[in-house]
Amino acid sequence: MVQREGRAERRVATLSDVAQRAGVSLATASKALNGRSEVAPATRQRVIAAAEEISFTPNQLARSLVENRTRTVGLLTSDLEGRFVLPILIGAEDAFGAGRVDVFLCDARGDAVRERHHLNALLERRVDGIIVVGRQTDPRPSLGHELPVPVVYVYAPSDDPSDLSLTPDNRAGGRLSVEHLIACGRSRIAYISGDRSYVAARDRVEGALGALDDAGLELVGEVMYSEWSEHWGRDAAAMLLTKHPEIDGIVCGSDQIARGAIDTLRDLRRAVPDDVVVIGFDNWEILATNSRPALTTIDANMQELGRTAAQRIFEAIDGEVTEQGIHYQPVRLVIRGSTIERR
Amino acid sequence: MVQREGRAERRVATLSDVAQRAGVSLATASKALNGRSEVAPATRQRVIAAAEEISFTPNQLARSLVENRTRTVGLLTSDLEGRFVLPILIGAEDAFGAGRVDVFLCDARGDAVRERHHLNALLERRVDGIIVVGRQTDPRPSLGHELPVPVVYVYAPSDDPSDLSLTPDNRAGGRLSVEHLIACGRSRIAYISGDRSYVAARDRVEGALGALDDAGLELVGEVMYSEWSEHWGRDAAAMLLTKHPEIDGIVCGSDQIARGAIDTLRDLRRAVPDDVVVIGFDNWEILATNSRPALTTIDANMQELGRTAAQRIFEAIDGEVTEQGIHYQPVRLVIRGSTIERR
DNA sequence: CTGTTAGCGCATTCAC
DNA sequence: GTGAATGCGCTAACAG
Repeated sequence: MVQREGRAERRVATLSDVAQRAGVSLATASKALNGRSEVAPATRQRVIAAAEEISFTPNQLARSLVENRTRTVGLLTSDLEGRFVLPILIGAEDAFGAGRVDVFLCDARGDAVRERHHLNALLERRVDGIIVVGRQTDPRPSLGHELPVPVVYVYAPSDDPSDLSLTPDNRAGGRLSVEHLIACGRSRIAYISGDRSYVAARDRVEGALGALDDAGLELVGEVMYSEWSEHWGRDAAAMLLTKHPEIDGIVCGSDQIARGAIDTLRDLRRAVPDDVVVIGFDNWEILATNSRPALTTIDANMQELGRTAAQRIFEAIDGEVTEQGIHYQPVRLVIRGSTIERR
Repeated sequence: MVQREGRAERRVATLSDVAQRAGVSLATASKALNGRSEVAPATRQRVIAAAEEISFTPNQLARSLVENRTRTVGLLTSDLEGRFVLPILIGAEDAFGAGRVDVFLCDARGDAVRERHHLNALLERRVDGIIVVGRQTDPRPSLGHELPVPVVYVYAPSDDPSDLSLTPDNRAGGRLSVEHLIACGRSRIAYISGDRSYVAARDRVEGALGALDDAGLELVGEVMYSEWSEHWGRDAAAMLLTKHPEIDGIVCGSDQIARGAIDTLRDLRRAVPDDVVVIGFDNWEILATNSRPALTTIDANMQELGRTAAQRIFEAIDGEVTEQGIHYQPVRLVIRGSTIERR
């Protein structure tokens, strides 16, 4: 920073500088540095040395301009908290290869105007593809098909079936939860869900009820819907245990709810997992690992989602036929102390 | 995506296309679209219309190449969780103006090699500036002064005093905590800190002890150091109350610790805030708002930090004299139910 | 193997 | 007011 005073920037080295210094032509310098084969080893060495001496940093802008690709993708999100977007970003970076591809992260903050703005900015910067990340699994408006770059929707699927969307398989998650509780020897299972207006809430419930049905079991009481909060988890668990003291397992729609439920069980002196087992959803580490006992939960594999999204973007860039529709990605059971006694 | 099959991309409109369609020269089209004054109003209208008709999207790459600035900044982080980096990103976007400037987010994952990689990628993409975000307030290695762009370090300051660093004023935060407890009428105050190896832990303690001293009070017991976890908060609180049942206020080094402490107080049937008040640090919403009662805490104003960082980057770009050293930014007390009875 | 030439899309002189 | 020409830094034909 120090040397930038008064706009008197020292001009940054250019490929011509390298060529001149190595005593070759611009084209040769380019080939040498880009590892093209049509260059004599000795020449290449000279060029590389020259480049290093003046710490040449290739200008990707110029390169992108002529190659007509930027090795850059846009991540357009409305997930303020970053609970989903960050694992997805990491997965995408992984798939792209760190440093080879960079990611523009734009937060639309749930505002359609701002989203339009950012989308435009991304297009002006000629990103090679766009990953759209929502914060719920409810369908979101498509960006449309007029875009000159491939788009993949992650977590929140597009409402247009001809777009490609990747979203966690909440039904399978719900099913997995119940199957795990049954495997733990439970049969009097209740369900505390979140906000019924969320597709995620309903899907998870659906999966759970299906698994119960398959096992010839019935849910204890009704599915309890309200909000995605610890408070609701506490209140719901209290109501539940008053009305159905016989329950031995609680499936929760989220980790927050599960934490609340565990809290209440503790207050009521019901042992977890001996007396009642509890399972959450999301594997939100900060919540799941700090509860007493730690929370068994379902992980949506967001990082994997990001990786897959990146691959799909790549395929589309490379001109492969692009897939369509909503793809439900596998989720994963993470077992902790709330369903199995640790030793 | 649909129309991209087989690499047969419909060529995206260029400025020449616009010019041709409007029946003017390329130069005139450029001037018209960029709001330069040397253009007849009627001509400008025609050009703008033409641009819209073919949905012209200016190529920022080309523009950046000639203007020698990209309106892009890099955000280089090692904060996996995004607890700090996201508010900072939002603040920066705010200051830059959404869409005008875009942000490359790179996650080095605490790995120096990967950081070097990403740094290089950012420089090749000719970002106008770089914001480096660490995940602790301990000093981190400087990126050096050889960089052709301004750099601002946020949260984790640079170990080089001639760099510009912005970090929250943890001392002031510690002081604020104690002053608030005293204002709540407490005088038998204990301190549960986190990991002593963190500068943040020590700074917060220092501020707290200073405030106690100024008030003529003494800490009850010793400052308790261990780890930044809810478990430690629970354990420490239990020890504390056994040894010093008279305490009426607990200052915690983080919200996690505070939640643990509140948990224990609840188990021990000590009322919060009536009997004992508790204050945390970080204002980590998910933790602070879901505890019973909700947590009074210190907010480090990360968003504000991001905004300031962006401004400093701007100033440096515009050639203003760049500041140096570590700047401690004000923090903010957020009062909730753990120190004051809600009605 | 190496060098010359021609753009990539745009902003900017400087004539007209 | 407008347009022809120049160049930003680089890659990709081509010709030697």
